[in-house]
Formats: sequence, structure tokens, C-alpha cells
Amino acid sequence: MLNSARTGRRPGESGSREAILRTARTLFAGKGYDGTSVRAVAARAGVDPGLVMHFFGSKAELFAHSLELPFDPAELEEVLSGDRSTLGRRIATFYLKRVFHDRAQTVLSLLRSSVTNAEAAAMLRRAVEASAIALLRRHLPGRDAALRGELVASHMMGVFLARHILRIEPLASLDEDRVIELVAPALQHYLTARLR
Amino acid sequence: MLNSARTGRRPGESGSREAILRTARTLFAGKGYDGTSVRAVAARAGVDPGLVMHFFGSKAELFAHSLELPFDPAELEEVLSGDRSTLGRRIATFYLKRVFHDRAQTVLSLLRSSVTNAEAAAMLRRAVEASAIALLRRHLPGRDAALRGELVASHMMGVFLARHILRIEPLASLDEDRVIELVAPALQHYLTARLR
DNA sequence: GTCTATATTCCGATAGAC
DNA sequence: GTCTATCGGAATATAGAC
Repeated sequence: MLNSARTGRRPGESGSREAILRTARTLFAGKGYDGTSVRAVAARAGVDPGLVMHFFGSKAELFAHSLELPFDPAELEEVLSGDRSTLGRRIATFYLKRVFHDRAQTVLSLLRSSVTNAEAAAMLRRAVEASAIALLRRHLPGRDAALRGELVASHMMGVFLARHILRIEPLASLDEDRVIELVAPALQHYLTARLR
Repeated sequence: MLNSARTGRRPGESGSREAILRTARTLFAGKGYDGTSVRAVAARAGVDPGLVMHFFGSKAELFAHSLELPFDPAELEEVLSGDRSTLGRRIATFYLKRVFHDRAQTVLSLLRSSVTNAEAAAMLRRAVEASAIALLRRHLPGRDAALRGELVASHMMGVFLARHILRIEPLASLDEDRVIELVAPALQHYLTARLR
């Protein structure tokens, strides 16, 4: 749906392209870039491996198209503006609900791929720097804004790792709302405390 | 050195076994379990791939032998006992110096392998639960001790990911001592604050 | 203790027929 | 839009000679 805004030519009628994308999202999220083969995507999507190359050109292109990365700038703006004394809670809520829940497959894909694949790591690094840091810079005073944003992002990535990949209990089984309550004060500290 | 306490038989004189282990540590740390081949280890160690199998039986056994996992219980005890008002700083110091610095290869290996390999994930899960949680249970009052330890461990894994794998700047280039100063208050909060 | 040889399986990508 | 066929390579693991 994200990439269907083609200019003139109408897409093929079979739905194979969408089936490939849907399958790629599942496999990249489950086994990462290196652990997912084009042939496996093709087999599970019920198409020929050559067809995947025909549509996307390369495995790297398929991966890039499989991610649902951009977030609504207006939604981010709403999270970051407003009462600074409750910013930690709003950011925790955004991470837990909008990122880790709604975009779970994209986060899993990026994280599972980034630890062994330099290009995926660059994508995730850019995503963290662009969304969190650049925006925080506009809403937080002082020159430590980037560092504050990175400490928040680091913590949240660790929580995602523990809950969704390592499945460390009891943390992994807590409700999202409970996790938000738990981490909000720590995020609030990073966002507004004087950094020593 | 960790696994050289054999009972009677003296090891072979060539040093091939140690060369294989040293090379395996480097490659597993750099590319994870799935990204490291037995053949690549053998080639870089200057031995035949069959010899690796001869010594370790399988790739999984080689991986397990390549890790330097156990920490000195006395050292852990020293970190955890003592003034509870500075526990956050002592634990931050232990993570940054003793784990992320001294055992960087082991942490890299486990993290790079855990995101795509279920058995490696189980090893890391057990390591977190055993070292951090079980010990914290003995030193922290209340029934939330395990959760407190996991929130601390999650945060620290996220910091390691950001600094050593994603290399997010400026966080990645900070001195260890500066990172300790930055995260100690957050850890202290998780260890001693009333959890909502 | 060290090696050769091999069985078996899988990979990404390309060329081109239909 | 979809497929067959194939190139060129790499993987784990085993069997067994020396």
C-alpha cells in the first residue's frame, strides 16, 4: 500500500507483487536479512524466484521495500510538543504503541538484520538519528538534545530486544501499559534532568 | 584459558586448537553464529576444516567453547553488596568495564547470534537471568527484584547495541566513565524506586 | 593430529523462452 | 507477468587415508 502510487501504468492483476512483499515482511522480521533467502520468499509466496528479481531487482531492494519506515510527522510533532513534564510518558507510549506494536515487523526486520548486516545497521542508525534526535533537537533546550534522545532510544531498543527477541520473563509478558508506566520516569530523567 | 583445565592428558603440541578458538572468537564476535562458517574459521586459523570438527564435534560446540561467560561470583557479590544508595553506579561500572569492555567479544558474539539464532538467544536469556536477576533477588527487598534487574539489563543491552553495533553518535564515542555517569541515575531509579 | 575427498544442500543472480 | 535452466559459489558434516 505504501508503494502503490505508480504514475500511469496500472499494476498487474495477479497480486503476486503484494504476496511477495507480505511474505518478505514476515520472513525478514523472523530471520533477518542474512537468514532470509529470495528463494524462501518466493516459495512461501507461491511464485517463482525469478519473479522476485523481476519485480525488485535484488534482495537488498526487496528488503528496503518491505520496511514500513516513515512515521507521520504530525503525530511525532504532537508527541514532542506539549507539557515537558510529561514528555517521558508520551515518548514511552509512542515507542510501545506506535513503533513496537504497530510496526513490530519493521522493527524486528531492522534489528535482526542490523546486528550482522552493515547496510541494515546504517538504515536503523539513520532512522534513530532522524526521527528521535533531529526532532528532539527542536523541542529540547541545550546542546545535549541528541544525546538525550539517544539514551532514550538505546533504552527502548533494549526493552524491545528483551521483550520481543530474547523474551526475558517477567518483562516480556507485561502489558504495554505497565511497561510504559515503568520506563516513563527513566525517560523523563534523560529528557529533562541536568546531565552530569 | 577458561577451558584448559583438562584432567590428565596433555594437549597436542601444535597450538592448532587454541588458534581455532582464538579465530572463532573473532569471527563469531564480528559476524554472529549464522554468519560465521566453520570453513572460514579453519581458513583464518590456518588449519583444515575437518580439524575443527575433530576438536569440537560441531559448529554449535565450537561456539559454546568460544564464549567466556562465567563471571567471578566474588566480584559480583562485591558489586551487589554495600551501600544501596550507590548501587546504580556500581552496576553501571560493572556493565561498562567488566562486561562490555573486558568481555566485548563474548557480548558481541551472543548479541549478534541471539537475534537470529534461538539457541544463542536462550544462552543470553539464561545469562541475564542467572547473573543479574538471581543475584539481585538476594540483595534487593520485595518481589520486584527480577523485574528491576531486567529493566537494568535491558537498558544496558540497548546501550551496548547503540554504542558497539549501530555506532550511534555521539553516544558511541563517549568515554566509558561518562556513560557510567549518565546511566547511573536511571539504574539507581530502577533498583530502588517504588515501581508504579 | 592432520588432511583429502565427497555427499548433500542451498544460495543470489542472470538469460531468455513463452 | 511468469517460468525453466543454469552459472558460480559456499555451506555443514562425514568417511577415511596417512
